[in-house]
Amino acid sequence: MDHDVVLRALAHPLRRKMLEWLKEPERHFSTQDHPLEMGVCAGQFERCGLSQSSVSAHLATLAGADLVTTRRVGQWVFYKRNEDAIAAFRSSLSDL
Amino acid sequence: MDHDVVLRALAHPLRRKMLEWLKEPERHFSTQDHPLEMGVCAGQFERCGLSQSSVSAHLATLAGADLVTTRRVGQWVFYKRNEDAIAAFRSSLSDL
DNA sequence: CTCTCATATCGGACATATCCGATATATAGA
DNA sequence: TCTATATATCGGATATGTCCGATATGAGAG
Repeated sequence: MDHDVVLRALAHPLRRKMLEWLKEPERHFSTQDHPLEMGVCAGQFERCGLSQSSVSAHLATLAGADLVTTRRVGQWVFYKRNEDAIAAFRSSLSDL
Repeated sequence: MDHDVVLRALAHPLRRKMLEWLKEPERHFSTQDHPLEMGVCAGQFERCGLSQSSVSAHLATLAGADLVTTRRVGQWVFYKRNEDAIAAFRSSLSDL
């Protein structure tokens, strides 16, 4: 777990929002026509108003920090929070 | 407490190092000729190899995020960890 | 007031981050 | 194959971050 990468990933309000949305997919992504158990597909995040390419880059940053996991199913890529990594990061902040 | 400001402040390895050093002043700043109870004076941080102006800017970033407190005594400015703010930030990460 | 020392701020160079539209890649289906 | 859809990557514009040396500010000593 690379502290620097994680903290830089969190140092952007939208990326934190994305993580927050992923805590309650049924609340924030009810419009998705795939079952939410698979995760939330990338396109769903374009609601934030940014372009598709920007959204993709933000998701890549979160994935690069291991804060989310990705799973490709067909033409879609589904994102889920990586609760283990998030918990590990949180506990690593004990010695901040 | 502004999450964004705090996370951006932490998103630099040197600033995290500075906070870490301040956890054990007697261990890392034994060369200081002022009593460490007052805090660690800014000049002590130039050991990191950066210029005086860069060090000052990093300390200002930490202070701006309320992660450290400052206290001017004479010509010196002493820095201490703001344990309350740090704890508040840590606990706020519960809902990350 | 002047000199000195500690710290802060300024201006500019350079690196990184953020955003977009355009294009590439991957997969599915006709 | 050819086409359509979802996502990723590229190239470029602009913003922010980081660093430095130079200069300004603040405070004590003479």
